[in-house]
Amino acid sequence: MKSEHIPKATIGRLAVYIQVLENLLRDGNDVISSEKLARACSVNSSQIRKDLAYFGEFGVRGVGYYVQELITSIKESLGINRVWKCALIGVGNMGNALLRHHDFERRGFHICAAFDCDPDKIGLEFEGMEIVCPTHLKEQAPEMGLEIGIIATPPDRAQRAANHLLDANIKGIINFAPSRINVPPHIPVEYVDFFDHLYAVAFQITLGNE
Amino acid sequence: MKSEHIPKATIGRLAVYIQVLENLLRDGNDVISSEKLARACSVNSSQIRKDLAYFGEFGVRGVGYYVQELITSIKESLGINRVWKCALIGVGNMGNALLRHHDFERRGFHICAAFDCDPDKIGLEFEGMEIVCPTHLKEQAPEMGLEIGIIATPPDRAQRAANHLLDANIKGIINFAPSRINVPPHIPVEYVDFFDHLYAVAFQITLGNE
DNA sequence: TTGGACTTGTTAAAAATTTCACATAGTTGA
DNA sequence: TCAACTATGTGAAATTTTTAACAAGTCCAA
Repeated sequence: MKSEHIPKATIGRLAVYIQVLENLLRDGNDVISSEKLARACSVNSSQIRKDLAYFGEFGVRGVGYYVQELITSIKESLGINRVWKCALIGVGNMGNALLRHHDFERRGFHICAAFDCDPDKIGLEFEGMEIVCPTHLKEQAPEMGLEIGIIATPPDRAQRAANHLLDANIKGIINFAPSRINVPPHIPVEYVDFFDHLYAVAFQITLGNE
Repeated sequence: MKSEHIPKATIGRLAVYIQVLENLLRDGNDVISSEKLARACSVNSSQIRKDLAYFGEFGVRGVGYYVQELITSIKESLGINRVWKCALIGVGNMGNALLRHHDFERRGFHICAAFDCDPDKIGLEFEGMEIVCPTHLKEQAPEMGLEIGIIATPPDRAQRAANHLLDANIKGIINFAPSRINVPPHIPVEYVDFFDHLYAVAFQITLGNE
């Protein structure tokens, strides 16, 4: 099939498939059918086949999918079969937690540089990295090959951080700050706020009680 | 309108509206039109009106929405105009970070108890809370009025944690562990993995380069 | 080598969500 | 009080996404 437009929801599900497939692999499953994978992911099996069809043909009719192979194929499709170098802006509570979060390495997102405009923080060493003023982004980003910016500032500083990132020609942004930012349309931005999920659970519980 | 089924996407957007509205309020905006709010949220203005219509009529024709009032109405609609008591299971890297994350309080989710099955951790005090063995959940949950379970264990322990929570009659679950869990259909579960968003950005950058 | 049991990839149908368009209602100024 | 504006709430249309159905490919046993 190899289509042009791919639903956002599909990307989200592919991430789920990877997760489940990796657990299946660890449990010693080498081959799996879309039907079984579907049950494990709580989705429809057609959905899985359709999602995969956007990117190519990865299965074998009558057999199913080879788990390791499928993981690799999905990662290639998403562009996560390589390391992405990231710049962190804002080394407060959230920024700290992100720097300490070792899964970044494991999952192929390498936080190579940390920026903060607080004079008390500039110069401090953190996880083997020196905290630098964001004004240095423009010179450091091309030098270090930074591609993704991670914003973890207070909300009222997020736009300024975004501007620094844009100025440094960063290619995409993850915003952990609870505010929206304006960027040119060709720059992908994703907003992360796990309270969204807490809200969703609270809402469903509330609904169920009526 | 006051409809029965509400799209999941609507709930996600309501969370965005709250965020943007709170920033608008801080900047001194008392009234806002769906058109302007839409621009600030990067969505369609009909979408906003439709999303709100699921829950009631909150605006004034010819005027717009009173910001503070709308925030309150949305929070009521979502059931987050009150405090939810939460139990954390798994005090590793992620669990630690969550306990330290003070936004939980501010946003109305109070982590009242922390559980971990590691004997080295049991008994330790953490942020004014003693870490307890998950077997105590069943007795403590009703005592303390715990309603939401937060799983932050390694992936292979997530199901066991879920079982403890279910056994303790918890009403909903947030799973930070990178694995799926099985729960009865009436128990809402949300999975949190912010690498989903990193994947989405990586994907969009990759796509744009082709 | 053939037939039966499986499972994919894909087309077509169904369902859900988003957007449009406008009647309805409130506000302001003359 | 009326006319001109503004902006909501909502039914209908358009679009998108999901699900179902099935033809085609694979495997295995007889």
